[in-house]
Amino acid sequence: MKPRKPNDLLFEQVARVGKAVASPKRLELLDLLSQGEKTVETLANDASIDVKLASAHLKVLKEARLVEARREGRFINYSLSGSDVANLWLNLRAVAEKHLVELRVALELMSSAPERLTAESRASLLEKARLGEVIVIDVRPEVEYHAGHLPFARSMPLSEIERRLAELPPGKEIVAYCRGPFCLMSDEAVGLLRKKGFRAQKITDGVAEWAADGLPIEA
Amino acid sequence: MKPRKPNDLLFEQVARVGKAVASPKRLELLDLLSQGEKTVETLANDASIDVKLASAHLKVLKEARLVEARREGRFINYSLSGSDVANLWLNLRAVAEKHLVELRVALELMSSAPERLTAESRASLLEKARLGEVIVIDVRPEVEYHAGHLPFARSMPLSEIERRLAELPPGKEIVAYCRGPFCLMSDEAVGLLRKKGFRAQKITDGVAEWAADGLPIEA
DNA sequence: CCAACATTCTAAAGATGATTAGAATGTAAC
DNA sequence: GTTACATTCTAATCATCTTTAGAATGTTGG
Repeated sequence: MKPRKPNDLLFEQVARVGKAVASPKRLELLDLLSQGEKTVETLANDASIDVKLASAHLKVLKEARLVEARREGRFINYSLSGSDVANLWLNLRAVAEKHLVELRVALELMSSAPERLTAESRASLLEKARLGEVIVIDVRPEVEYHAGHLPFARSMPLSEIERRLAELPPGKEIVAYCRGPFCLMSDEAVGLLRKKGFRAQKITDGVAEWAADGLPIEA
Repeated sequence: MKPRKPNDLLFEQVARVGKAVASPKRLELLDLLSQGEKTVETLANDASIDVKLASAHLKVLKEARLVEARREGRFINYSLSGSDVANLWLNLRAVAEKHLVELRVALELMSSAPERLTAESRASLLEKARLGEVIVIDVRPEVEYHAGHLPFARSMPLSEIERRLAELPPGKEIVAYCRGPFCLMSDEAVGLLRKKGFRAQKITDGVAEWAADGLPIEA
């Protein structure tokens, strides 16, 4: 029952990576891990799954060498094995988005602001942020902000926005971002800010999309 | 039993693509299809599997929208849905090769000439081929050559080399290529040519690797 | 050393995937 | 229309993956 063709072995090895990305839960874990390293419990909470199940999926990802485990006291921190893994996730997502109508439809239904940034608009946003013409806020949990964030962005986690509205200059355009196009936190933030009378917008980029475009990430 | 988290839907759609690339046989089919469109029978032969099984795998790939079927008389021709699909395959392979030692070991055991081309050496090979300093031969079946080949390459299918040795200038360096790093035809060609007294070398690039680097493909 | 806790391992259930053989479909050539 | 042929569909079997619960592991802080 061993493979007969000599190069069967090779395809089997690549299929290890393929199998690792064949589960929606594991893709969600990869998406979360591209925000920075996280413990099993954090990952389980963020993905709304049982810790045991998260652990099992992480084991599969670890066996495919897509993630690495690092013990820190009682906790184990998982992280992506490299930026190429984050890019593989982006690549997979891009292919799915290009060819699967269902995904595009679901994305449009889900997000209030479906506009994506092109390379130029990324650069121009960066420039406007640098000049202070817009306020860029990172609405992810603060740990993720500290693991890496867009240049000139300030941390304003979704759960704290209502308490911290005073920090935002009233007239200025506010641009919110979160974990990427599959994350809804920036939509919620924009909805909340607009209700409070701010001019707010979202971008679908997260740090992974930003970095994959060659733009800088601050830590 | 419906998905509770709103973005579960999104990850599930991307996982459709993930599942499609989770099988070694399907990866081999994608590799073959990145050489150009092929019929089910050709694919089955090239991958050394039963036609019915090839058809079943192609169905999965088609449902994930990675390949397209085009009827032509009694035959059905399958092709990749786009160059992004070929690039996804290259991306997956690159991630596997970077992180899985087993794959690197298997590749080294398998190939006599494990050297890969960097961007510069690709350009310099192109230049040498243009100047006629080296003879580049495409040892794949002729149909694949006609579907697209490296610039300045001439078709010399592995099965015909022995009969057509007279076409090759004796003193000159010969560079053979085939379907890519997982294909052994260029290794065989080099072994054969050297035995006949030629100076022969292989490159691991195929047309997909060449094109992904932004270099031109002739058809 | 003991208790608390994060994580993994084991075992078992159901769900899904791979593979094969035989029947069915649809097109082309006569 | 009938025949030949490439491909797909159906059904059945076996293997693998997913998920859950309970037991086990390993580390920290007393």
